[in-house]
Amino acid sequence: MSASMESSMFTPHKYFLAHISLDCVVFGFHENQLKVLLAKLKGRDEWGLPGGFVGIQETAEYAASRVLKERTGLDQVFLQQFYVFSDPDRGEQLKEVESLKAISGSAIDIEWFKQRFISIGFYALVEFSQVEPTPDVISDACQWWDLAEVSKLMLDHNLILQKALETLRLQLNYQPIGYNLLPATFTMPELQRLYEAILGKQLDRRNFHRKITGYGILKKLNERRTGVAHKAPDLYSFDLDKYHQALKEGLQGGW
Amino acid sequence: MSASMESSMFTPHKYFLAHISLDCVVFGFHENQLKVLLAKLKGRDEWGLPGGFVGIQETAEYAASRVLKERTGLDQVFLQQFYVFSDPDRGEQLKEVESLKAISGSAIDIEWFKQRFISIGFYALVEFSQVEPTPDVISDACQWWDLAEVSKLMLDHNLILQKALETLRLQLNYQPIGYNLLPATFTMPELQRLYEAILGKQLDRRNFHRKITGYGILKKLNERRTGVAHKAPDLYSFDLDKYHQALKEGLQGGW
DNA sequence: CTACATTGCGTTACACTAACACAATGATAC
DNA sequence: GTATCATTGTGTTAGTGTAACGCAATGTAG
Repeated sequence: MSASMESSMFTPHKYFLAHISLDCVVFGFHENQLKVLLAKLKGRDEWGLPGGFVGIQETAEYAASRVLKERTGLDQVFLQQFYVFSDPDRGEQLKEVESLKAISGSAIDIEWFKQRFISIGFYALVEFSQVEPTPDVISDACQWWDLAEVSKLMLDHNLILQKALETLRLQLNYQPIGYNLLPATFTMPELQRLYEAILGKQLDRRNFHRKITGYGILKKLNERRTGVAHKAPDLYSFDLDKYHQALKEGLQGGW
Repeated sequence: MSASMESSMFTPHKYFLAHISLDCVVFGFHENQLKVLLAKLKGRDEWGLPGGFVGIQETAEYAASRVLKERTGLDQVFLQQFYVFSDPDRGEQLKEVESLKAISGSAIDIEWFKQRFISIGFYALVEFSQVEPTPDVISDACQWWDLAEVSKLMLDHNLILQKALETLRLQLNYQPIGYNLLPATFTMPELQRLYEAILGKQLDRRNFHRKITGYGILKKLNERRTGVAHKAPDLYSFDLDKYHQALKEGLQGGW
């Protein structure tokens, strides 16, 4: 829903494939917490995942990256589809006339939202500090939420979020998850907190250090993080070549 | 495409969601080889995956199980969606008028096949001996293929098959793959051949035995397989409770 | 009844994991 | 300036799991 489309009545059926939508679970990491980007639809109390539709000549992946560009300002976002949500009743709430009134002023074809949608779930990993959360024309808010503080979301979005998190855990040894969630340089404790947040359990500091350095995917920089309390920790960055090489076979061993 | 719909001109758009299709990669295991079920469309030389469309009140999963019931005769098939294929050009071949002529006699609305489809990929695990491969109204053959002997398939079906196989490998420790591909009772060498076929590499016989029994998911029966050459191997069956219990955490350790 | 490929069980060296110890560091409090 | 103290970097050890191999038992084929 780019700016050029807002000038006249917007007719989604001319631009998007019917029945197909996508929802993005955008993960960030900040202050040792996993965050997720949520938006609030106009006229509704519940929050929901940023979503959109697939253009008639787009791949689903391209559509998702387009949506994320609009919501985050980011261009090259790490994206993975993880599940298709196709319960025929998953859109019931949305069809209620009441809940659509608020967006009718947006010059959006309400009929479009009444059809049945099968939604492709994507998860995205972004560097928290690079994101500028931006609402779209049918939302009046868009912001980060602490994963632990997310309550009832619209439609089946809690389910989608849960499934995304499960996928993230399972793919931790197969996808460059650390690389995409952390800034270019980071400390060992920060990397460990990220792993702990994703896995939902504590890890032994010393064993974590040995194991992660054993993969040979990190470069230790000749720098420390100063200005922070206590002993200054070493700074690291990922060795991208070796990281991707190692991920092909999967990082060995469980957490 | 049940029998009742064949009596008059079949109008898919009244029964199925537009733009959405599904393709099933049906795996079987026979004579120590992984097999895949393929169908040949009328009037085309290439083979392809069994597929179908999603009814206007069906989940994608239900639609896939309906398709599989028709192709295999089986009712309760183990099914997992694994990827969505949404390249806007993935259906180009199919739109050629020539390739649609042959099925036009089937009283099927050719226009239906000219639209763009986003396809949901499912993989299915079935017990080879229980399957009765059955062509549908637009196919003139349906049969098992040895995985190694599959050549160029229609559309992007080679890609779908490859992605299914990758998924199968990654999920070997998280899904009841052995249980669904093997008959109720089996020998240790048979189970090992299955693992080897999926992983694409040889495993040490003795270490495999120790590891797989160590999970506690097998029940050793008081029976041996006789009539076959050489020493009679013990028969096993899965302990379903313990199998599912162990899969929740994932079978530990790599192959 | 002998040969032999295959099965079942065992052994050993090595790598990895879990659990814990200890000294070094650097901002903070006084 | 200096003592405090949470935190970091590195090390140790016992236990567990893995890889690579040995050997006797078995059941069909010849």
